[in-house]
Amino acid sequence: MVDTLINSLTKAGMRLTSTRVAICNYLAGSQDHPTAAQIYAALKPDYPSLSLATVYNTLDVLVNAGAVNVLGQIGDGNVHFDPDTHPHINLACLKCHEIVDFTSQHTVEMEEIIRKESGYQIVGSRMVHYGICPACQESQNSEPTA
Amino acid sequence: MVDTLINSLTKAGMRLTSTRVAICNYLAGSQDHPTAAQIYAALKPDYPSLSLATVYNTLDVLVNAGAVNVLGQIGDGNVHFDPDTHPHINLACLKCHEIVDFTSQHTVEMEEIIRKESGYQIVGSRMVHYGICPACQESQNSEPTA
DNA sequence: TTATTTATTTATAATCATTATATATTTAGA
DNA sequence: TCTAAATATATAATGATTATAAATAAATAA
Repeated sequence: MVDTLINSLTKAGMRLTSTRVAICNYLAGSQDHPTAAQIYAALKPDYPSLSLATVYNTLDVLVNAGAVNVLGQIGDGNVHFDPDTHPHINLACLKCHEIVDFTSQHTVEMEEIIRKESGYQIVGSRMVHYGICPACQESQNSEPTA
Repeated sequence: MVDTLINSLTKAGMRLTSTRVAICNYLAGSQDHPTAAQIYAALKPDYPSLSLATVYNTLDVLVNAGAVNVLGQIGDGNVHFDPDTHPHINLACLKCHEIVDFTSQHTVEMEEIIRKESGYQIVGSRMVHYGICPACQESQNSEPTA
């Protein structure tokens, strides 16, 4: 998992600097869909000299290499990234801003079809369905109507 | 098509003002994936008093009603919207920033499965694969290597 | 190892899409 | 028409992202 990310950097001809490796490690370790700011905040304690620009730059390289997907915003004003590039749908809650994965055989087959038939040189994908998660639907019902 | 959009506004309890209707008409008429700025620029000549804020506000209402999908950015720094909410994949080119639709039976079935099985109250989706389109791959080959 | 070159990081400033706010306008209904 | 509420406008503010220049680190050669 980390290997995949690090391989992408070397294949792209990038040097394996400590910060880049740290960012790869963070991405590989998280089952999350982090934002640039989240990654920065998480690594800053261990890498006090880390700059937010470096996080953006490294993410950019990884995204262009196809090792990380950009999911975009989910109502919270922050672009979320997905280190899991296996075909799957991301279910994003517009209320609590949680993102969970959803997979079916269709996802996998569709990915194949697109790569085979579209003629596009696919770099990455952004498969998101947004709405209200079950938990937030609950709390919606229990709250008084405005 | 326009009806769907306008219905969404009325169902959401919004008044049918001339600018809102104009934006709906533009969205319905375009086979495109416009940005807020594009819509503003297109309507400004006919609606000189139109404000960019109104475009954003109206889009926001339509998105929350599920009548328009937010595709996000595709490398051009602008959020693109999709008035076509039928299940389909959007193929975005990172070079020319064109977006074309791609449909297969899997898309339709997956949509159903998600709505049935996820437990989410789905508002909209953002099904994008980004990469290099056939035409830009061509021009890449014919250009001298940097 | 040291010098040299190049890539990278950092720190900071700049950009610009988007959002918020206050005022003006429009709409719906009495 | 008049009144109240909703909406649009104009503008300012916000804040994520990008660009820039200087500092640092890595790779290579001597």
